Amino acid sequence: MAAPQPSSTRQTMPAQARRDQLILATIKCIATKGLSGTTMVDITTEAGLSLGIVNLHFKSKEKLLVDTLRYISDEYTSGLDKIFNDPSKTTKEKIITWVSYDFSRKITDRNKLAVWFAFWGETKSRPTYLAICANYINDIAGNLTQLFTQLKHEGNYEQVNPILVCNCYTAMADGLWLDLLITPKGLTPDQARGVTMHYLATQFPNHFTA
Amino acid sequence: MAAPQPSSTRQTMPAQARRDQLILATIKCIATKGLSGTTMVDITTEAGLSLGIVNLHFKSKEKLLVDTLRYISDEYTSGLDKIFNDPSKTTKEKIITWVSYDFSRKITDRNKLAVWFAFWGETKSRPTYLAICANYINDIAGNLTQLFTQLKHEGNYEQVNPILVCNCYTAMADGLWLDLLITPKGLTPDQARGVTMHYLATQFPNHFTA
DNA sequence: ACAGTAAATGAATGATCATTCATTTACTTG
DNA sequence: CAAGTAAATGAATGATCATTCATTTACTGT
Repeated sequence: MAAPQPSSTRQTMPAQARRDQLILATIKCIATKGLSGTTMVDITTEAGLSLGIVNLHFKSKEKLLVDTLRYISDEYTSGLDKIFNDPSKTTKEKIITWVSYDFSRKITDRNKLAVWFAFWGETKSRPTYLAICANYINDIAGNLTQLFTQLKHEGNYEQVNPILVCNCYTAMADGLWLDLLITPKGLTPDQARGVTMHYLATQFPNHFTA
Repeated sequence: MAAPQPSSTRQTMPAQARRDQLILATIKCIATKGLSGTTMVDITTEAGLSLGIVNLHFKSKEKLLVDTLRYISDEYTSGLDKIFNDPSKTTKEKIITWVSYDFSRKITDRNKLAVWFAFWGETKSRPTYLAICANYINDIAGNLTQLFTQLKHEGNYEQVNPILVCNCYTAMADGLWLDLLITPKGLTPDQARGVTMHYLATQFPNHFTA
């Protein structure tokens, strides 16, 4: 992870780069030792830095954890926004790209999945975590519902309920991510993508195939 | 929670009752303080007992946590087994009962959902948790796939892929539970049940309706 | 009612860990 | 290159917490 200088001298870096370095180290630690099991020593060792560095760049461990959650949350939503706002794509293409993105390497990276679920598991007792998660959930639900609404009208799918389809897709994606995290010997990311496409084909049979 | 005697005298109880009492207290603590935030003092105070009692009935905090996971896991699977093995029900009835069970009060209790996700969030770093979860997942996947296979043949649904439907249903249920945990102002348990029925209706239209 | 046994208690212990800050090292500017 | 500033270090500190176990209390059988 962000290999330290091979030379013995220590190096100063721009604050933002150090922050990212520490967040990446935190992701790796949460994945390998769990949220409750990662210590400041773990994180700073993983980053190849000294113990005091976290309190220099973040104010506390808790703030580093919150920023780590925000980091993966922003990374995910910014990727989706790019797809959603791409004027060169049709509605159908946006949905297909969205699904492919959801099950791409970048998103189904088990280290990141572990971070997602680690924080989700604590949301009930942590209003700060909950706020970040709820925010991102509303964002994507709005965009996805809009895409399904467009496709409904474009394809004359009178019987389709876009909100229902959005709820269904979102739940499936979350559940499949859990599956990819917990039973990596089970479904592959591409098979998981196939499961969601199978569902979308039931709703928009003229646009998608299982 | 298991109200202590109103009198001032302390009471001895059968070991199994004490164990259950402590497990229930643990569930409540994990829901309110998170897995990483619950301490031995929290648990024993919640149970109305003394600090030393956990190491008397379980050997350590970790063993109590593992037994708590096992407790909710066994509770869930034993409920499903009862449905699956009920000879008085048709295949269709078993599936409907299964779905209703999945979104019943007992299962969608947010305290228990919080416990599920708390442990799921740590499975990657905790082989013990993973083993318990993986075990229960295989159990229910087998039974559910069998039900879908039966219904496929009973209803001549030639095009249905029971394994795919099982994966899809299971993922949806997991995702909907997450939704019930994180955004309790969003879907109600009954609406969540409706989402899954909507999906099942796409696969077995002569047996289920959205 | 009286040992004897099992259950329960909670103060004391020791380990773990986040945080602090005096010191060291690296960069910048004139 | 020298003086000043910013970044980084890590030993020391103090707080939190799981665990222990000597003591107390309740139950059981005779």
